[in-house]
Amino acid sequence: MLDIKVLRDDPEAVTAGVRKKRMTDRVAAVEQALVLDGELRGLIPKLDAMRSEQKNAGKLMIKLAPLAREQMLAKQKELKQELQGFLEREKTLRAELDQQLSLIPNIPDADVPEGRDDSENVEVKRVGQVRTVTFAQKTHCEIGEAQGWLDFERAAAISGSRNYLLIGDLALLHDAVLRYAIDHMVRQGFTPIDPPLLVRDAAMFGTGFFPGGEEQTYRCEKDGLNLIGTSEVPITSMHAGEILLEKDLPKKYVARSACFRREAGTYGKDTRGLYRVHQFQKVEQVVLDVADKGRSLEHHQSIVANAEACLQAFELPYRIVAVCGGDLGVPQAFKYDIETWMPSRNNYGETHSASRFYDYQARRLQLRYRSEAGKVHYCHTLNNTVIASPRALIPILEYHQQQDGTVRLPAALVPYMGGREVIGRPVF
RNA sequence: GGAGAGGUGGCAGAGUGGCCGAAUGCGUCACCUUGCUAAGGUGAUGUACCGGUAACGGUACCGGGGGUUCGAAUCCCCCCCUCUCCGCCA
Repeated sequence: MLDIKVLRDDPEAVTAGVRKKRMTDRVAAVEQALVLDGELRGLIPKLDAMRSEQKNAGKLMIKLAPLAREQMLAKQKELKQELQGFLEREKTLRAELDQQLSLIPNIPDADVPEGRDDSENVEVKRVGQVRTVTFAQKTHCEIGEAQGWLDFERAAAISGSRNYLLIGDLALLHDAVLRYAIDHMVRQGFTPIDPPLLVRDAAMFGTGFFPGGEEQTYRCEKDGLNLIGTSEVPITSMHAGEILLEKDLPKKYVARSACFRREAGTYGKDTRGLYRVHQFQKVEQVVLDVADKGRSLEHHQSIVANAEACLQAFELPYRIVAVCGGDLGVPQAFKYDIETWMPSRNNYGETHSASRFYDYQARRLQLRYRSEAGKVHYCHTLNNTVIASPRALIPILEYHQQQDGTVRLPAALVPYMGGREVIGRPVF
């Protein structure tokens, strides 16, 4: 949610932001919100005055003689009628204003690149030279299926397309990668959390996924609950409605969870393999801190660095892109994607997404803190992937494959795989 | 799933129709007193919105929403949450 004051003071900037995000269908919400806000602000002083009168009259009445009391009662009934009309108008105005306001996306930062979609994201950093090999590299599907590690057919029979079975050493590797990521984050001082996977609408709304993301979300209608697409949702919502103390900030959390995505509208895209699946495991980092842009920027750098450290430990080449306006979601002010080299794509593929929101999510969540000076402010929130698997297994299998189909493990993962430096048997 | 109890300020806890934004206690903060410490005294101590440069004034909020009433923390209805007992179950 944007601060209504920002909207009043500089509607052009808000509209420009909506356009930069290429959400032209939401431009009208800005104008609508301003109109509704204007009417509401006209209404409130009248309402307050009437209620004040009603209150005072009520207090007076108990002291009156029965006759005068009767007269006053009649007068008060009239006032009540009138007041009811105003109250109803106020209620609808507030509801409509909230609805319009919730449609208005966060304003993208000035340094967000212009652009329509992910093809216009701007590379800001490239790490690791992609090694060249003399043999024909296999895809992770080819390796996995030849090794008996992957079974898409049976998975599809059980659960439909975009599902997978990880078997044997690949199941272990999947867990090893996640476990490494958790341990790394705990060393960075993050508090590990195992969050609920089913959340109320309020959490989806508060983090900015609703309205808009309903089609991407598995929903348990009977219970009014939603399966999370990322643990950002429960973790960022953890302190919703609270007023934290500045001395307790920043809050740094790391969560491992299953994530569920319907992937509606992606038919025909990345249909093979582990890249785009309905369910996966993700280690996610979330930071809540004071409302200070400089601090947010520092956190953003450091959560990106945390993810980079994992990729470096896994000895994988990657690059970082600044996500352009058109590829940015509703709540983000700025987003870096980290893309890891995937030989089967002969390209980098998105493996991480690091966002900063300033107070946009915090406003929706009523997530606040009391400053040392005693004032209450909305927090700033940020989050980033640490590792998402099995997607992360794609570069690991493909980049560390050897000619015979075995896979060399990066040193960091060896202790997590029972000391083995290579997994698989010669199959090619 | 069945039966019952309950949700009030940072916490504890009173309040069952107007004098209640809410007693009292604890905690916290400021000042005072006592040479330190302990103790004591005085005052302050929620959030949001509206008006005002400000001091300040007004309004709303007692889990959430609706209703009854001139007037609701208090009465009625629905929902959410917590606890106890029974059943079922990983």
